Amino acid sequence: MTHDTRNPRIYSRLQIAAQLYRKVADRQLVETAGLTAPQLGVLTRVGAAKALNQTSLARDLRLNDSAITAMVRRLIGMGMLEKTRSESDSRAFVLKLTEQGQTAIDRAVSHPIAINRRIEQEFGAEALLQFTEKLNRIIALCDEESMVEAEG
Amino acid sequence: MTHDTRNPRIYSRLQIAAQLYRKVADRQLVETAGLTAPQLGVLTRVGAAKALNQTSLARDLRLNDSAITAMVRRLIGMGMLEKTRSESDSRAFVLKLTEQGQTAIDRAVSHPIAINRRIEQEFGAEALLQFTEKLNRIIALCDEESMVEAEG
DNA sequence: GTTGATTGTTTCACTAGTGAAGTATATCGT
DNA sequence: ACGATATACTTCACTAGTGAAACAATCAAC
Repeated sequence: MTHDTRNPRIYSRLQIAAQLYRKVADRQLVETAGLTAPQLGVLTRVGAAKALNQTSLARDLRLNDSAITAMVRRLIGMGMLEKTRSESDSRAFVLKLTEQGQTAIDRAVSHPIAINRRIEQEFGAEALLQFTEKLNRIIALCDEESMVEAEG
Repeated sequence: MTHDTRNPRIYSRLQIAAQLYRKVADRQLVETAGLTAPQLGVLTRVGAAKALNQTSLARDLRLNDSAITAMVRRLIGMGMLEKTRSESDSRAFVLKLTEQGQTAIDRAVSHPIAINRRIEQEFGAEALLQFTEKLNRIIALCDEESMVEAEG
């Protein structure tokens, strides 16, 4: 019976964990800050940078340019973000938080989400570190694998 | 500087790892079996069960019913799956693989994907087990958290 | 044996991502 | 100064998921 349950296990567990975590985090974040987790991710990066364009944001978050286009459109629609042409490069935009965007971040920061606290607690600092280390290894392996495909 | 980088780390690393892993797995699977990873997941479950309806499939895969509706529609469109009314319960459908669906699975099984082999190798059996254990813990914590929300 | 709840499925409107193709602006090399 | 190339961004068509609302068939209770 060693035949079937090889790697599907890790792949599918990873997908399920990621999806579920996001679902719960979304619900709790929407409650406290009026934002989903990916949206908060974007706003946080924008808030942390002095002047950010969409391409850098995409690289930061390891997303597609077109994912950013859509995300930014939504966040602007929600009144959380502003977008003005860059003065130094008129292809690019400069992203900035609106006041509403800033207060949403503030709410999220001052109101840490239950699921995060819970995972922190249960894992403990060391295990958490070890775990993210392994996630990073997976990310690195996927990157290598992409390289191989692209070239070889 | 200990303030900001608390849990975002684990959350976002998990999302990135899951997304990337899926992207690479999809590319390799499409190459060898003409299927994406989620599609193979569905076919595999259907193939393993004697008679499966969509609701059970949804529970198996921990997905929404409506996600299954869409998945099944796509797979039927691809000629991989068949759907007939259950004789015992005329609300339900019975899902079955077509020949094409079976051969797609066979190709996937006989052609293990590079990214999976790679992760297996790098991690080793023990670390792999430990890692999926932690994923399971996260899943369990998210489930508990959902319960709390629903009731409390 | 109706009546009411539960179950199986679908539809709809949404978020979030990919990839390919297109447009506009910048930047280089000569 | 020009043409080729690269960069910033958008659009489109797609997969994959959520959640809420609907509908039909089944099941329990009375």
